[in-house]
Amino acid sequence: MRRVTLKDVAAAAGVSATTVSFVVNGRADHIPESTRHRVEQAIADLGYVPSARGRALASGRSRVVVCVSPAGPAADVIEQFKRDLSHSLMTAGFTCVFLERPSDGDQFIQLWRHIDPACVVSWDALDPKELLPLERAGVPTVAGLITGGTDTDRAVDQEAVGRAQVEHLADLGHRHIAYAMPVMTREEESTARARRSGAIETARERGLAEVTVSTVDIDADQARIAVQSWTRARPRITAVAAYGDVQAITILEASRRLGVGVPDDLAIIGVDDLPLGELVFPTLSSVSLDLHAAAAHVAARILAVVEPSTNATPPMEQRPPRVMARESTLGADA
Amino acid sequence: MRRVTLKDVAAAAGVSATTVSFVVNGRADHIPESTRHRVEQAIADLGYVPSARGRALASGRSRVVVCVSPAGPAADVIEQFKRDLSHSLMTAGFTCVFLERPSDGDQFIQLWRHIDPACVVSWDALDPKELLPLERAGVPTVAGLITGGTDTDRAVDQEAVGRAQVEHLADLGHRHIAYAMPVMTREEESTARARRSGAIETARERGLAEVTVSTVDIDADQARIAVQSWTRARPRITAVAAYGDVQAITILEASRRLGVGVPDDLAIIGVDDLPLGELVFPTLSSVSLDLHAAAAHVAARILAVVEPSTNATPPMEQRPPRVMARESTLGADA
DNA sequence: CTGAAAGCGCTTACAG
DNA sequence: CTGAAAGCGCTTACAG
Repeated sequence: MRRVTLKDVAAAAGVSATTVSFVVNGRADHIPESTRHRVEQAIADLGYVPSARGRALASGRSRVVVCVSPAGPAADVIEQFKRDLSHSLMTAGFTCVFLERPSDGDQFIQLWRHIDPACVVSWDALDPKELLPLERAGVPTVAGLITGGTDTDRAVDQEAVGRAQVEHLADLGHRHIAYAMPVMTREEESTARARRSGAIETARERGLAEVTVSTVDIDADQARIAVQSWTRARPRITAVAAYGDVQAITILEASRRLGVGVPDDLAIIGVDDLPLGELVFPTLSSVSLDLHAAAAHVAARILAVVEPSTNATPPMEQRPPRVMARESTLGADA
Repeated sequence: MRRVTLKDVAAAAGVSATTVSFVVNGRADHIPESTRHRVEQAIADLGYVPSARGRALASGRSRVVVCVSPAGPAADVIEQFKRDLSHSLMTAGFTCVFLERPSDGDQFIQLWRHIDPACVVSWDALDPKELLPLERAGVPTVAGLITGGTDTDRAVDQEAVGRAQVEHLADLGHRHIAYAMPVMTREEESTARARRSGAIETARERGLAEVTVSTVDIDADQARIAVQSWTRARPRITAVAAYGDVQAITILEASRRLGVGVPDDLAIIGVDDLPLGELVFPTLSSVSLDLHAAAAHVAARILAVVEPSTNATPPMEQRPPRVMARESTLGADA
């Protein structure tokens, strides 16, 4: 059974393909009600579904936004970000799809043999080799949302995350702070670097001791060793800012097993504001990222890049990350 | 600057478009080395990137597999599944993209106005209204991977998950078991139903008391109330199978706060085998799903549906879920 | 208000 | 071994 085409509809409705096209695309202002109705009837009768490829080829523009997902660990905030972005873009008449960044750079380039984006969005920066085929195909990009992008592209200020952690700890009187980063993928590394330097810089500004940077993987043994090294250090480390909540919880559990009191012996603050953070004991202080605002900004930025004539580049205004202070820094009576 | 087309390459190389097409598509067996080389040179010189839309329209086939992501909470295993699937499909010459299922069914239908899949893959079953436009456009589907699909489509046996939990608890001598499900999204519900009935049925088969089904949200207060109700019940509930690890950890923390010993007073087993489960105290017993095998199966199934002539439908063989027994059911000396 | 026609960038029988 | 030509399903000036 052959696919139903525009032509079939035109024939059935007794009009030209041009007219059908106008009706399908909602540009039927100048088409009399009766004609339009006839066309719509034919569409329904035949079960006509327009061909996205025919349309893309003829119109010369794609309506698919391709987002290259980061390879980091799963996170609810990221999923929510994706939903927000998809929704905004759909409202604007685009379909937003996500794809896993292939480990191999050559494979990344192969992607565009089959899919044809209006715009490519990337969490990470894209390197020149990856960018080239897109430029040549005339596909605009919005890259480096999380890190490495231009100021207009960047949607999350990762340095501010590290800053917020140290500000909070400094406000509570801590002067000897450690920054704990897990072992991570290439993608996460740039994020971690930015958070860490925010932490280090803030400690400097506040006149605290130099931040002790420790690599502590998400692993009970490593966490135990790290906690021991912090509590034995002279001067003693009294607070730790962790890269993320999962790592913070690992450290929290290790402290409990070692009999190191949290927060009295060691205050702990993570990042992500995972639901789990409110369930552990003591509850975990964390930094909450405003990805709703980030998604809105990214959507606006994409539209500006795809349809520069109708959409201005949005101003970059991001709410600073918010500290969710809980027991692991404030104590149990908080 | 106009886009470089096949024609441009043909002109530059002094051959016909036909020849260029053959070279680009690697069907250049019958083209002499010298000609092929000239074409490749021209492609490189001009920076030619083939147009996916032109190709799709002319060839009559798309090479894009669209997966509709579930709306559930983020999970590393799912991300890994996506990567596995993407990789297999890319190897087979397809690009795999994921999209967020719009909350609105009508919007779901709008998706295909812009994108043109070779196949649509869905975690959940697709309802007839959603299926219709795809059928009409001749797009095959593989749906109900997690639940609700046909036997060939289903990639994860959720009932077996519930079974495995109860088998494990029964083996340890528990006879009064509760099944804890969180409040959840529509998507998760069918999964939960399947797991739960696996649990209930197994309890029956093993001659245990009827399973007590409790709805316990991921919330410290609710978990506390649930733990109290289980320990106060007569006969006493001695073990709980939780829908997932996050919920299990919530229950575990509540037990700790209440002074309910785990596993002596209450054994707990989750699902997902989250890394965090090894970090909490006591470490959490869990059920590990084999999504690697599932991804391979889904990939094979997709290929069978997209290219039935060259790919046979793969046999459905799934490794049963594996119980990761840890302290929360075995005790500390395990 | 409506339609014939050109064209988007490719692929693929088919003829030579 | 190579190419002219038709055609995939649409959109969009343009002419009437």
